[in-house]
Amino acid sequence: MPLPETQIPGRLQAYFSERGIRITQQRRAVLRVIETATKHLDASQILRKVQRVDASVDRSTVYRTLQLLKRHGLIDELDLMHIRGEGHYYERKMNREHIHIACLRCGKITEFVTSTYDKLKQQVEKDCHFKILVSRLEVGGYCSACRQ
Amino acid sequence: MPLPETQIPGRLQAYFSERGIRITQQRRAVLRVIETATKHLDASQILRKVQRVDASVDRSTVYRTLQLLKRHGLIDELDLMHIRGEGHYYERKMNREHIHIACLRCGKITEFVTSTYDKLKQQVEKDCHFKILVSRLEVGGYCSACRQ
DNA sequence: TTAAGTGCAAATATTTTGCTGTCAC
DNA sequence: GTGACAGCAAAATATTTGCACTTAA
Repeated sequence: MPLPETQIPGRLQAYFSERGIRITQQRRAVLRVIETATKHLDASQILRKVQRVDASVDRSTVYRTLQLLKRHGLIDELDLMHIRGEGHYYERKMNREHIHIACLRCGKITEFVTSTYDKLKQQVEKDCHFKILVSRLEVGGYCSACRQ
Repeated sequence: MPLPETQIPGRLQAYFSERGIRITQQRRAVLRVIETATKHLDASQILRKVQRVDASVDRSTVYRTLQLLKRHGLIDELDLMHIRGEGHYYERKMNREHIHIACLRCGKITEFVTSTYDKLKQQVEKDCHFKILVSRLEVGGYCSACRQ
């Protein structure tokens, strides 16, 4: 299952074409923003970035595209411990799922990959007879710089 | 499936007294509802249950009390994979943290305790030099009854 | 007594939806 | 050409806040 971690621009759009999902200018812009993001973005931030390319794109189009991506399991929805606000953050689903670690003081978000997480999910599937489609582990606390 | 440890009614109120946090009738009612809950409740459900005891309690009081409890680390805030709605669910913090497993088809929520989760958190603390105060692992997929 | 808490109403934040016109295929 | 999609405006949902009154300690 695991593929390289690197972002391949255009991969979301390729997925859409393969499945016969219509690609509009607006969707293309949203996909591009998500694919090229260097940090976790919420719906408003995605909208703002999309509007820099096409100012006429509406907020509801962003939400509708996010729903579509969620339904197809192409993005993950995060809370990031609600570091600021009650909304959600989005990121392209990576081949290797990672933990999100949020410093409650400085707000820094760290991503952490470990096989222990994979093992834990396998254990849940086995012990609970459960087929995992999506999982989310978020941790809040103090980073090394803030804990002193 | 392992259930959470037994609820000790009055423990939240005891915590408040010890810390000199004022206990009002309204807070007492909210604490009692949370302590005696048998399933995960959102703010509206808590309000409804509280109002069965004291109909004059306002929604904002519930939210303010939830904030207070969160700040003191006495409750956990959950999304439960947004099985219904965008709001949050709350539960008393247990000594042993557990995983929340949500069936995306039937909506059933299962709780699961395993030492692998504890180990994973220890590993994060060690490898990331991070002091964990709160953590949340939610899993979505299909339960054994729904996967066929 | 008095600082903290409450209800109320209104504001804010976030997400969804109905409808009409437009565009990708 | 046509069905899916977009923009717009409004609604729905979720949470917070300012203020005057009340109450626990």
